[in-house]
Amino acid sequence: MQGQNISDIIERYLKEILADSEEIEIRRSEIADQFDVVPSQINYVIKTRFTIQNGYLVESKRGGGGYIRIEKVKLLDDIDVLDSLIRVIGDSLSERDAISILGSLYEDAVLSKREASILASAIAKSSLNLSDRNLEEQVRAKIMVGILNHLRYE
Amino acid sequence: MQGQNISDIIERYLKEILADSEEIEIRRSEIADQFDVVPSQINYVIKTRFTIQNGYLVESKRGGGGYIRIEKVKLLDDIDVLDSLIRVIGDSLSERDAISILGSLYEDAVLSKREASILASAIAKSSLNLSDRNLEEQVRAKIMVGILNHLRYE
DNA sequence: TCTACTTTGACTAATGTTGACTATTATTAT
DNA sequence: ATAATAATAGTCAACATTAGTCAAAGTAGA
Repeated sequence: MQGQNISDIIERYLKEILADSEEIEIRRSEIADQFDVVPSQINYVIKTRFTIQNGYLVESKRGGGGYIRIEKVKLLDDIDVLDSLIRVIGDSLSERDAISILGSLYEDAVLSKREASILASAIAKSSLNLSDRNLEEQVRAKIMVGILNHLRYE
Repeated sequence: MQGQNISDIIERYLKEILADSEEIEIRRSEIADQFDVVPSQINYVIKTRFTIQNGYLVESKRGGGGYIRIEKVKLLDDIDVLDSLIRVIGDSLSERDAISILGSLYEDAVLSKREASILASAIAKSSLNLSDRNLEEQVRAKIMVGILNHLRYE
């Protein structure tokens, strides 16, 4: 018996459209009006039901002609590996560990050699160049988690 | 379904012309008349969509016979272009500008679509997730310069 | 009752549009 | 030549139009 509250109903509505098309582009206020809720409820629905873990990418733009676009993406098989890497990284990552992760992603054919080397330059100590060591490792962890999350889908 | 606002439409119009020729020379008031907007809107379109980050150089002249000339350039082919890009980045880079740069590198065939999108997720606001906005943009600038330098010497 | 989930709205942020005013260059009149 | 005028483009700030964030209040199920 799920689907009683308005968030579930909006979710179902959007997912029905996404069953037929790869993506959907909405105007937040229109959907809010349509279901008679405040606009920020649409953000709530998206944040709780259209996550990358569920295979959805969301982009938006503010201002005149603004929109929210939800895209359905194909999740890949290596997700368990990615999840455990994300867990291991936590909130701090040294350059050495980062390079070893990139290396194993290459070994596993998740990344090409070139992709791994470009990413290595992106998270190198010499690029980040932050005076605070802890901060540097925190930032590197976040970048790496962002990359791993991206690798979940095609 | 993208491009509902008039700025996007003018952008698309100009870029269609630039797809065929290296550069385009316009009279500001003519384009403004053509799309029924005030002349300064053309400046807005140029300032937000024809930047060096997007791979365009713009020159203009006022007075009788005045014009605005937009030229398409490749970011990594010309050391002067790369230098001015790096100068414009300075020590702070917004996500929007970063995505523009990655998009330009893709158009120039320096990066594959996949490489560009992985890098986009590495420097995304949602990945970096730093509470301090200035710090976030500083970090992004450093990462991007690191990437550009790597690609230059590759 | 307790807890997690949902709903709401005030405030914030990003982007786009407009027009008054300014700056520059070319042309015309003196 | 020089000065006035015309013909361009540039800047900036006010206003308009969207979406995002956050936390308080409400609700439903164990």
